[in-house]
Amino acid sequence: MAHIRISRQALHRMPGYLQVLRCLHAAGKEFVTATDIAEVMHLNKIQVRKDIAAISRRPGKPMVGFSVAELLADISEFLAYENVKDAVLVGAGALGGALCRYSGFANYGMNIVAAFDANPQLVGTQIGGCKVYPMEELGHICTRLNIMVGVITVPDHAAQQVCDELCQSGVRAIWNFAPAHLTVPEDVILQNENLVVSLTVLSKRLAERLSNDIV
Amino acid sequence: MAHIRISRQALHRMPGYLQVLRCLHAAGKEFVTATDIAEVMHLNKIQVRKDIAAISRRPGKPMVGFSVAELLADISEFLAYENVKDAVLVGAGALGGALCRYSGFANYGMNIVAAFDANPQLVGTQIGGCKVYPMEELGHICTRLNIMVGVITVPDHAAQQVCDELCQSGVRAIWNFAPAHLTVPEDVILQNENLVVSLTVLSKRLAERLSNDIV
DNA sequence: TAGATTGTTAATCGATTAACAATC
DNA sequence: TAGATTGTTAATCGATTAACAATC
Repeated sequence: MAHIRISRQALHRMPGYLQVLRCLHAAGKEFVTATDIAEVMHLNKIQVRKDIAAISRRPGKPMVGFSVAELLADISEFLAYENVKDAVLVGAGALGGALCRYSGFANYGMNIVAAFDANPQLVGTQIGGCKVYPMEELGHICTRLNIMVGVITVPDHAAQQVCDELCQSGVRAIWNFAPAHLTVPEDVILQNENLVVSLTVLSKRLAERLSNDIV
Repeated sequence: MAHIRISRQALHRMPGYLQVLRCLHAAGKEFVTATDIAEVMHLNKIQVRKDIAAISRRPGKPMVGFSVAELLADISEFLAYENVKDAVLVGAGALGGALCRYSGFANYGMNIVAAFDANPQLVGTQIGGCKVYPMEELGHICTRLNIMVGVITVPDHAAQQVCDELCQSGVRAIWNFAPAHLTVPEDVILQNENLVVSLTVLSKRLAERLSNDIV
């Protein structure tokens, strides 16, 4: 399959396609058209067609569509979820705890194997499948387990320091939930997840809608 | 201020500007240039200049930049966080619980006032500032409190039904954390928050990076 | 066959980046 | 003054949508 290039936005749509295909597969559907998928996901059908064309290895059949099972396999292979990477999480608070408890990430290429926290009360406890370790052990555990991914769920004022420690411990990618603008070395991938951005968009759209109602 | 039109992507950057400006303000900085902000956020400086020009009410001064306090006020006003809306949350599991416990959303226009869950063991408990109610009370509580926003943190198979119930209860916007493609009436805003999308992007970027290492 | 559906090329749309005159 | 910075217009880039021949 080598290196297929798709747009950033197309990549963002892929997990959605996968989810729809899994539903159809579970429901016993054998074939699906781009139009069907577009309807379920509220997308433009030409866009779906083009996205699928970019990553599918076997062409669809006119009048029939795509084999659900084959398309499922093609997208899965493209997204390479099979190579599950072990990850550590720093900050075992409410959000961090929820992520530790959620086992579903393993289906998407990530497995949280240990948590760290500065709070001595949390150290030694078990959250979901993760034991909570003191911060001092971060470096040696990451090195020993050859950890590739670090998840940051600490308050924003502590985020950069935690980030630095993770990078020094050999982590190659960081999933950051703190609303802070982190700086990482060139060879480390930084993926920000900011709930506030999403909430802001919602809030703004709602405000516009409500002000239109009055008029 | 009326209706300023900015691009979808520019809106996504706004909470970041706000966060940086709050930091600078707390640090006692009086003025800031677009270039400064761009550096902290790892953005193009022309882009920052244009974004600011779109929403700021007072022009910046050449050679000086913008007043931190004034720019802060302009962005806050644009994002209209002041009109905090009460929200309910359905699904008081690990993620739902974390959202209930997080009080910071009030700074971003939303306040979760009640939680609902189908699990009788959770009903009656208190999570963060929220009491957990049985699903049967959803309609009458939403109506009574004139709730505008519903947060969905239930498993995906239950999401559409919960969504329907929220819409019937008069909610005008839905913040959906379930990895499902919901259908809402035309007059309801749907904002999806899908952690799996973010994780997929991270996983894909990391996989590419690692395969390059080998070569 | 007729017509829905595919894959692909061309046209449109939107967002980013570059260029530059105006300003302090 | 000289030069950094602003606001804005023009050029580039990328993504979406439209158009259409090929197919079953």
